[in-house]
Amino acid sequence: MSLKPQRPHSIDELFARASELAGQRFADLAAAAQLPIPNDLRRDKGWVGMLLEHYLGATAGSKPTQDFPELGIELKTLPVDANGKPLETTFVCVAPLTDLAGVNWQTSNVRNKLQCVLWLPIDGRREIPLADRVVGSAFIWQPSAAQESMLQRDWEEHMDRIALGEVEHITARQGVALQIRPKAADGSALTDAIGPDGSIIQVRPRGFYLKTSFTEQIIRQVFHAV
DNA sequence: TCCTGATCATTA
DNA sequence: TAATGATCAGGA
Repeated sequence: MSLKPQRPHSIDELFARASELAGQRFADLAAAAQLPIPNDLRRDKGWVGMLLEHYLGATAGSKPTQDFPELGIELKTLPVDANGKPLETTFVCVAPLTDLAGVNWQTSNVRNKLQCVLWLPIDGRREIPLADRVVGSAFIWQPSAAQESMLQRDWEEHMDRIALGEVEHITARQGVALQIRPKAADGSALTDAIGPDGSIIQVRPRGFYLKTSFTEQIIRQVFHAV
């Protein structure tokens, strides 16, 4: 384990480094990084993701790009239960609500981020103290043709509604693999969106999320069991 | 019990 | 405000 992580220069190097994390306790990783470990994640929801990003040398910051642009790879932690089933949906990116002219699936942020993902399953069981939870086995995934068309269908359906000014009628129930839900600091956060009559309205910002049923299929496909 | 809608921390 | 990292928690 490197105490002073550097940016990986190849996918192999990144994958090897991620694989070394398997079985390691969050307490040990936090100690080596000299980071305080919270009692739970209620006030530190992104703590595990940030910790592992640190170890793998991902670029800090809030740019809407892949975590490793030069490798074309996005890093995602995936909290799972004792059976390896995902416990949470997976945030992908913010959903554009205005200026949709020329926006299409091929150039979308969703497709870009999901083209190649380094998944890092993590123990997400709340009944286990955070310090005692461990990292799982990393794997690299690229959507199959079937998975991508599923994502594309969902994405186009969501974007059609947004373009038609129906953003406020979008529910998390819509979409087979990809859903849209609020994504904000709190209820006071507002952003521009297209209204029913085509004018600009203020709404809660939205994000694209992968449903747990979809990430569960990915896990099954890789580990051949659940 | 599960899942949707709400929320938390941080940086720029 | 908007982007990143996500999980919480109560109602269906």
